Amino acid sequence: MKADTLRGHLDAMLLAVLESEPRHGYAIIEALKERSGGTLDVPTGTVYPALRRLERNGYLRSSWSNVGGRERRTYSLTGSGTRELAAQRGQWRQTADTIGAVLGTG
Amino acid sequence: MKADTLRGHLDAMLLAVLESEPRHGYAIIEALKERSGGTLDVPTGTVYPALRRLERNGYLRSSWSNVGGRERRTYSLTGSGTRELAAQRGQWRQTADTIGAVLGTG
DNA sequence: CGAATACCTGTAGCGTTGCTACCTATGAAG
DNA sequence: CTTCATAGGTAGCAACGCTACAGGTATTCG
Repeated sequence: MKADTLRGHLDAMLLAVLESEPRHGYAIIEALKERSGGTLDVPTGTVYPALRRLERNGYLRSSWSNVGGRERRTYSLTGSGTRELAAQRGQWRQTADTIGAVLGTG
Repeated sequence: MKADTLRGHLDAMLLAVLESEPRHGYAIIEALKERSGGTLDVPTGTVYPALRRLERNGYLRSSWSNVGGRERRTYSLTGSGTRELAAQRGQWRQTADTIGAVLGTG
């Protein structure tokens, strides 16, 4: 996967991964890898700042927990985050349609 | 269409629009509008610099012409540009699949 | 026991790129 | 003579994903 192709859609993916259950950063990266069939390997330097951003915007809420001597910050969706996810899904669909139409599905 | 959603895919769209025939900048904007069913209205401040960038990278070639007293710079695909378009189409397909998979098509 | 690997979180700084805002100019229509 | 469609362009900004770096614990393997 080439760099930057996710531009503007990473937030949606992060929210989507947290929809079913709360997860910590590392687990989120793993989940993205799994859901994408291995093609997605988003670096920590991308994910952690993005999560903080989403929390700052009120879409996520986080709490620390200690699991087996390791510190984890677990994120979960807020109500606002759930709504945002729905909105972003819609936007993605429109974007995909539009770009697809212009590129010509062939 | 929200700002920046095209990030990283505009180049592909510009190349795609020039695939069938050479066009000048203004006509390219019109073509994008038409192909997208009216949803795309890319500002000139986005398109003109992008075209120059693509030319600098060797994907496009341009020439001036005077039509009805108006100066036009007409762009056409180079061989390299055609190959690039094919590559970008493939990348788009993969990106769309991946994001779709993560978001869960529902 | 020591080393490597997985697990886990983060920051600093960079480069790309689409956007807004602005400027110039001609031809046609009203 | 003003307004609109046509046509091209620049300057500067903000957002964001990336690389590179930094620090730490637990497990596994030789």
